[in-house]
Amino acid sequence: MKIEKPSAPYQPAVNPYAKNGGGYGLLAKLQRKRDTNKGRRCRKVYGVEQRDKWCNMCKWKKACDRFADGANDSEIPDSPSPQSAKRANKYRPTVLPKKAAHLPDALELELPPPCDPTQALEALRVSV
DNA sequence: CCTGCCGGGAT
DNA sequence: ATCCCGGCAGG
Ligand SMILES: [Zn+2]
Repeated sequence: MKIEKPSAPYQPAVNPYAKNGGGYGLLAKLQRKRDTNKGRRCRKVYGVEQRDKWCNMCKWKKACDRFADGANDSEIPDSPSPQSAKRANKYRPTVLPKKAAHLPDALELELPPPCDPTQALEALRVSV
């Protein structure tokens, strides 16, 4: 609760309009260290297909405020579950569909009768 | 190859 | 004020 600012969700420290003499962007951009929050989630968790679910920042490619560091308590209660999933397969072409592993029901479980006594016998007979 | 962030641009 | 992309850099 209290983590959204309907009035002005976008409140960057430096307003693009207030780009006062700062103008240090270039240097900062070339000097600053990327990966401020090592491995964002909005984009990977939801995916470009669900961009609406990202936080406004991620939506506009800004600094993810959802995982903003420095934060302190009240941070998204992550589930420290041992998700071995991780990057099983090297990189992911954008939020893979994560499809359901497999269907519990035998949707297309074909089991042809490879053991047919009649046929086997016939084959044997023919062979012999 | 991929992601994230900033600035700048568009509405 | 709100929304988005281009481009840069690191792993
Ligand atoms: Zn985010």
